[in-house]
Amino acid sequence: MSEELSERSRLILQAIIEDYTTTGEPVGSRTLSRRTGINLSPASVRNVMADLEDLGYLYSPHTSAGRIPTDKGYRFYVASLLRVQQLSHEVRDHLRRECQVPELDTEGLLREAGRILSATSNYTGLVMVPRFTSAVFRRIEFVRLAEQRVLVVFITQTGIVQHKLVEVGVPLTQGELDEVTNYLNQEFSGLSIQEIKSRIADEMAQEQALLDSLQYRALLLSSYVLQHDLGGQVFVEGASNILEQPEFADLSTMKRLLRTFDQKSLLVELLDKAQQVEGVQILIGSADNHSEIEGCSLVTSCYSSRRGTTGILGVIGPTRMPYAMVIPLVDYAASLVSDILNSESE
Amino acid sequence: MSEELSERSRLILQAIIEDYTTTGEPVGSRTLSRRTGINLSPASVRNVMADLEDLGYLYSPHTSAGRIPTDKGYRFYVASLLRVQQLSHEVRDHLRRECQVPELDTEGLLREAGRILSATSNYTGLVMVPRFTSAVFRRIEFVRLAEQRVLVVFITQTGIVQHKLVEVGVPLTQGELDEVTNYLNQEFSGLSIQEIKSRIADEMAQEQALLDSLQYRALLLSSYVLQHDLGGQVFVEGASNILEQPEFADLSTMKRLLRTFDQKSLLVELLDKAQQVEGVQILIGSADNHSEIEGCSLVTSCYSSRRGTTGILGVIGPTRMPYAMVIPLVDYAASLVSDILNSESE
DNA sequence: GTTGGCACTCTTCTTGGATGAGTGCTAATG
DNA sequence: CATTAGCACTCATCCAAGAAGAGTGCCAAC
Repeated sequence: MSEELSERSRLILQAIIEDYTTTGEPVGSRTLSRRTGINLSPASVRNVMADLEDLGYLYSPHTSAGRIPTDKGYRFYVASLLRVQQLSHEVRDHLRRECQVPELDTEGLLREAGRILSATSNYTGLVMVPRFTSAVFRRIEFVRLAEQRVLVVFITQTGIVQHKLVEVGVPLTQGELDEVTNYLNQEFSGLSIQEIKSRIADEMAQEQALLDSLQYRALLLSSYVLQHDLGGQVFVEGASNILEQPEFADLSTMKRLLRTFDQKSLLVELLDKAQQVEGVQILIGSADNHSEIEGCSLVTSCYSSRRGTTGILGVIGPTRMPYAMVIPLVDYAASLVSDILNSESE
Repeated sequence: MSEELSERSRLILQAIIEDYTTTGEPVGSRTLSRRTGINLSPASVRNVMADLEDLGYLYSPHTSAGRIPTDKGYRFYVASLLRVQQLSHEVRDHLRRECQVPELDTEGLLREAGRILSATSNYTGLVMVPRFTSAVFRRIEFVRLAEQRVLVVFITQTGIVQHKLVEVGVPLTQGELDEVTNYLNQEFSGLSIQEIKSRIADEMAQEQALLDSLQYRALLLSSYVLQHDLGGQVFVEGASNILEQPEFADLSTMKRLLRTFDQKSLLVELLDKAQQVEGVQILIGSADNHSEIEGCSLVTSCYSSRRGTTGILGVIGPTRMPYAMVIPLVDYAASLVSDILNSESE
């Protein structure tokens, strides 16, 4: 099967996808042949369409309907046919202004970015908080809640605050915890979590002699805290937008999607996978067997601070999506967030 | 208009509501007269139903359909007819076990409570984080992110962590911030936010002479932080559950509801209002002109820690709701959360 | 006061035909 | 040999009309 498409086939595939993207209706040969840029009779168009269908780029929902692009068709389109538009300066400025609210802390910024993605695209915005393994440590704080329960508050260089409850084996006073706090902040501030982990392992080996020492306790506590990967929450903004999509009009599809948004675990999985790629990443259809998001596509891009902390944000919507608009939007949003993260913390 | 209903009317209204609650279909006179407990012919039942309709407790969607309770009907039912069931011991134990995960911090506990409410009721769970005005202060922390940007982390006695970015007028070093931190923690720990606010006002008046002193700076910063009411976020769990409700089957209703859940501001308003009442509070229909949640009811109850911090949790679902089940569920969930909050912190 | 009977209303479901969009195939055309 | 006009065929969609069924309101009888 030669995957080399003739110039004409490419032209027609592109036309079909662009038409379908705007109308949402199956595209017929008649409509296409009327289109400027294609000077062929409906019959000729039909021939090409039949070929494209054989190759798996198109399908028709039933005999007397037009053609609809398949996931494969979309993938080919995005990879080879799509011309990404530039975001206009007005839009860029507008987005920038919306993000640069000085009162917004990092979490607020990420949420806001999600809202903007959702509002601008009319789809659903997704933002994943950076995983802590990729983060740089700024400050830690231990607060004693009950005799053996300690609240650990953890702040990264980019200003993300996470907390966690720890059940400690020994009763500890707040005074002791304060000492631990000071020790850790002096010792580790500015290091990446990775570095800290290995430092802890080293030092614990050394300190083993003085099992009761402050340091040893501090190390024990922090190694305990760090063994669980914090971060990785996902903000879903504008979930209700997907209800506007005609392709999701039927109830069971809608339920499936919203349930997926509610649970978030699948989203985390997908985003984690997408995060391994640089630049804008486009996942079309349920490439693997993620039947939950059948009919959906995911356009994502990583954002990062200078120090290597990276998270990911993007848009999820129907596969029939104006990629030419959405891709630069996501791209710009990611760079915007990166910029602001870098300018905020020093 | 005599609002005193005869025994028979009450019986029939109750029967209609209970029937309608389980089936979701308009209830006809035939169905009712067959019901055990009502030994009347359909014709007699019809007479009573006509009376109840005149009084505004029922209405019929069209001539040849049965009757459906109005909001007023439901309110009367809940106020005068409803017998609340007890939650079985198994359910109670089950819920308690789900909440008592030792690793769960306070925020996690609240989220989990929402999830449980949603999963058990099959509606949507709502939990509002206690407003800080009702909270007791445990600890504050200032972290310098950039020259004039300070991240304030705020921890309440119940273990709720909130943070906020503050733009300070003067450049401050982390060392200075640490001093401020220590001062505030020593000075204010254990006081309620209300008390702190008035203390700050007092002390600032005294310190005014030494505008540059550490204390003055600390007070200035903290008064700035406290002027915005933190807390009050709402967790919405199981939003997709409302899609299962046949009364919300039509698309526009669904959109309206999910959009309301997305925005949350209306929910905050409603919950804030409900929080002023003790015990289980039941809001049926859009009592006021909240058309966004038309057809919905809200069953809420406050939870609180011993120290007076109070938040609110509950369930939102269609007005056609088995109140006899939902009310004790919400009630128990609130007391469960209160218990755990009290047992966790000392 | 209660009940059976009955005419009436209104929704819902089904059926069947008309319409129209779009296809695939074939034969004619440049 | 690619292109195109023509044509038979297939389906989905729409609409109207009729049948079925549920439930009501009212009246007269018990």
